[in-house]
Amino acid sequence: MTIRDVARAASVSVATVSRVLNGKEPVRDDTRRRIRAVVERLHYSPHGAARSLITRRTNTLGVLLPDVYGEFFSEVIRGVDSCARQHGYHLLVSGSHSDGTEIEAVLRAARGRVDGWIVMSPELDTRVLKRNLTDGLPAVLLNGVANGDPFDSIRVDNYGGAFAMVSHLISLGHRRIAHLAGPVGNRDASERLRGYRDSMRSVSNRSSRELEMAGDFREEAGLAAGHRLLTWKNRPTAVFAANDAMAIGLLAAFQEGRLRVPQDLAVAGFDDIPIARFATPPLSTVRVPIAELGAQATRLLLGALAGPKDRVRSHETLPTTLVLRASCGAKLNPPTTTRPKRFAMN
Amino acid sequence: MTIRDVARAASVSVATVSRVLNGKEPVRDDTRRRIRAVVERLHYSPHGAARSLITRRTNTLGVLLPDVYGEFFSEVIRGVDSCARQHGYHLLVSGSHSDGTEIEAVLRAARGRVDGWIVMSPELDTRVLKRNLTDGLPAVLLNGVANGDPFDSIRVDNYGGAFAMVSHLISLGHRRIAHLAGPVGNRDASERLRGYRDSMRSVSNRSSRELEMAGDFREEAGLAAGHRLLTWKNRPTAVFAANDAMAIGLLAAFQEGRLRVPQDLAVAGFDDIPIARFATPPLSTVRVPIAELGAQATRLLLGALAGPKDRVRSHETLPTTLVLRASCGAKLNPPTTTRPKRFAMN
DNA sequence: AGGCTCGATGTAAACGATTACACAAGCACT
DNA sequence: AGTGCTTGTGTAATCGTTTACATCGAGCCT
Repeated sequence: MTIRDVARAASVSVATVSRVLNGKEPVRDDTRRRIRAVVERLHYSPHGAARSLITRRTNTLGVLLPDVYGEFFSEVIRGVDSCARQHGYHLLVSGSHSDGTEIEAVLRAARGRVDGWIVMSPELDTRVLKRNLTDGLPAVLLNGVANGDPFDSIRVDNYGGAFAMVSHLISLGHRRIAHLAGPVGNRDASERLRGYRDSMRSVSNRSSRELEMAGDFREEAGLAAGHRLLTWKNRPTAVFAANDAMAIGLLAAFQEGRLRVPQDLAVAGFDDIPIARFATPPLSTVRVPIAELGAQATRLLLGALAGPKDRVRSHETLPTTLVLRASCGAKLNPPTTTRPKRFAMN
Repeated sequence: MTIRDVARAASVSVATVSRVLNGKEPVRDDTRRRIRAVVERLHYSPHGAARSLITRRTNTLGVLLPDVYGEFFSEVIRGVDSCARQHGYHLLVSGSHSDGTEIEAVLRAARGRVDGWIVMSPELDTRVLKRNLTDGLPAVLLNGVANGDPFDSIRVDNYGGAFAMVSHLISLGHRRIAHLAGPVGNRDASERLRGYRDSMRSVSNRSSRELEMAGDFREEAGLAAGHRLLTWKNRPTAVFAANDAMAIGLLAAFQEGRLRVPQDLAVAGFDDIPIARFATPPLSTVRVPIAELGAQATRLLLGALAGPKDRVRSHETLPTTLVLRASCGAKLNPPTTTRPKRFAMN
């Protein structure tokens, strides 16, 4: 079932069929209708690979994730997916990579299969990325690259959000505030850590290092950290986790340990994943527009595909919003949005 | 940068380069090494579309989801992704469809882009599916099709799991057990409902219909149902939600309403999404091997791709496991696995 | 030596679309 | 009538691979 079969059935040439399929002028109205009818009758649909080969476009975007785990990533994919489909693009998704070599393999194997990449890999070196981007494919980086790099990028105001949350805890009277950090080497995590430190420093000269705990963004890390916290002699009055998954792990540990949240210990997270408001108690957190992050990255990439090759790279930073629920013990104020210093939205 | 460039640089013909690239005999060892070196030096990687066009294989599997929302779907994708990559396949993911027409469009637009489909669309009519599967592409259905259909399928023992959970609640002494149902028309949901009803009937002749509440698998539905429950004059002593997301919504509502779980009201869910064990209190639920479900579907599809076209369809049903945590108030027993009557694993 | 087989390599025809270019017919204008 | 322009359609080259088939030595057997 090829375009040739359609042409024969409609008694025209393949060129005319192709023109109709792609909505191109000039074709007489009745010819157009006749061909449309045949296409419908034969259930014909053009062969993607053949089309890509000649047009050098695949209408597919590649999405590279460190792992597909937890609500954060599914939200990102959701944002990317809906925006991509709106513009007639497919999605080639690749997650759960064991190591860097595998990522390289995936990037290269996709030559002739994608028009561009959305890359979310906080640990990925940009040189590795550039080296494996065949044919100068455009790429948009999600959270994790410096401005000097030759890629569009979009990120979240991690620093501002963390700073605002810790400052809020301080304004509630907390002074011993622990931080459950994300994985070392992860840029989001280190920015959040920086926000925590700066906010702590603003109220006391003493180093807060002994209040920092190691984590890895997973619930288990929160649970483990919570258990450790229960044994501390001089317990903090609040814990700020670098993401919601770990905060939820903390809540589970404190529940086990019969510690009341927020009365005995306040808890706050980061991301505002959909489940956060259903935690017990509902989790105070820093809202990241996760799906919007994915959608915006997609828009950026589509722009890069449409525009000239040498246009300037854009680096956007999305604002975060403080979301106060019961877990931090605040009176429930209207949410306040923090904006990064240099912020440009479209 | 084509195979021709490589051939020229290595002073051989394109045929030989192709043979080396695909590991085919016969090629002399030194020629092979020489070509490998050139490929490496030029950073060459074959063009996917060109390759697909001639080989009629894309090395890509399509994944069709009703929506990419929540942990359930991200887990499914995780299972599919890891299994697919292990076998050298890419993934074309498509979720969040507004209506049936859009699904049809996606299926047809993917001609020449995928070798087969993994379809998870409990509402999708199989005739629609068959009509849009061009070139007789194989498809594996996840949860949602009768055995007569001309597709491989894999599902979960929804009925057995629900029956076991409700029976367990009954064994704990509960008699008024409410059920928060999933969306009408969803096959998983209706099987779970059936399990609930049959188990209830086993202990009393009275209809349990007045204890059934409408839901849609989302957290919000659980929250709303929980609020409604708080106002009932003759409150049930336990609630069995058709999935974990809604159960978590219930927990949030009861927390707000100062109802203690499980003392005042026991709660149980279905799925055992990763976050379930971190709920407060940890959620008793029916474990579904979600990632395994995706992986198994992938294996089935890969088998269909390898085997002859007319082989018999396989219909697998994965067992579920009762997972007892604090939310249902049981003594924490070792988990017991329920198997469907006719169960064939591999 | 001649004929055979076998292993290594090259040549060229696919695959199924798009599109530059050629062509034909119709029309207006000189 | 001849010229030029517009409109609709067809022919054939092209994209970058794979692979059937042809070719060409070298080694072996008789």
